[in-house]
Amino acid sequence: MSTTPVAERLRAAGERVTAQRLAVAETLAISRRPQSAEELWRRLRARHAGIGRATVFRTLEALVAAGVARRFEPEGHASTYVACRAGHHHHLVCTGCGDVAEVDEALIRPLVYGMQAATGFEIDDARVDFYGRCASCAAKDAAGA
Amino acid sequence: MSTTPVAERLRAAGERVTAQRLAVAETLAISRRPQSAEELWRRLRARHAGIGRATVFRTLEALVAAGVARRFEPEGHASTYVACRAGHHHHLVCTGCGDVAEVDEALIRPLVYGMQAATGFEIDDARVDFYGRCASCAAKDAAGA
DNA sequence: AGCCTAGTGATACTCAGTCTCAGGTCTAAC
DNA sequence: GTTAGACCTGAGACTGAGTATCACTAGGCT
Repeated sequence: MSTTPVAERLRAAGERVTAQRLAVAETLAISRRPQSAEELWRRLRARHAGIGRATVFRTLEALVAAGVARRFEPEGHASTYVACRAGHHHHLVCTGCGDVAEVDEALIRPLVYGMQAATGFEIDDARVDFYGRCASCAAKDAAGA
Repeated sequence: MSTTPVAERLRAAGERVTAQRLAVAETLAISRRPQSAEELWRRLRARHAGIGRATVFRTLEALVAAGVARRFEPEGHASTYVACRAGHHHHLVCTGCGDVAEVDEALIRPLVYGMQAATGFEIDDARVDFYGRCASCAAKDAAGA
């Protein structure tokens, strides 16, 4: 029985731990950049010869459910995925280098409370994603311009 | 030359004003609920017999570009669209009745500034969408439960 | 009115994501 | 350790949203 952190988080979420799921999670974790399912599948086949395309899609679903990965829905493109720490949080995506920074839920919470008070909505879920240039890409832009 | 508000906003955005575009915008505006392109197309054909499917997709793109409509990317489903007031803002979607409330950009701005200060990112775009139950659906839930 | 560009309709196409099903594997119970 | 069964996997067919192409049409400027 595997005891990697990913394995534990899958088990905690009531998901089975399989070689394929660990491989997908590992491949996802190696790159900090969001990747599409198709992209991941191609990279996975190099090391896990027989892995199926449908398996990658299903596995990503399971990883998202277990909180191990997070899905992005870029406009007009396929969904992309990034590895996640445990805990609910949001993301800052650099449009330059593709790097992803995590934003703690605590920063968002006051906004959610304010919104609930202002509108009478009971908010269950917030999708708060920011897009911009990270400090180093912004510096490069400034130097280049 | 048409002088409806939608026509003016299209012209201001450098987009041509056509009967099809006005029809799509009007059909979108009638319902406050987000609708998929496919859904809109089926509704449009009732009144604008010959309108093409591709035209509806292209038109929605143009309306989004002109700020007349806004696109949502619900997880695992087709993009949906809602009519928008002028100006940049965010949305609160009721998962019960599908109603959409607009959230003013001004409410979000302090969060964006705080985030920029905390992370060094230069934030260009924020996608802030909240999902929950509107006041009346929440009341119904409470009564039913 | 006439020209040119952009938009339109029809349809074929692409491609992300899902479904199905036979076979394999994880997990819990014994 | 063995076993049973639920769940996972791989392969490939399928679905359906969205795009590309192309001949034709219509908006908008002169």
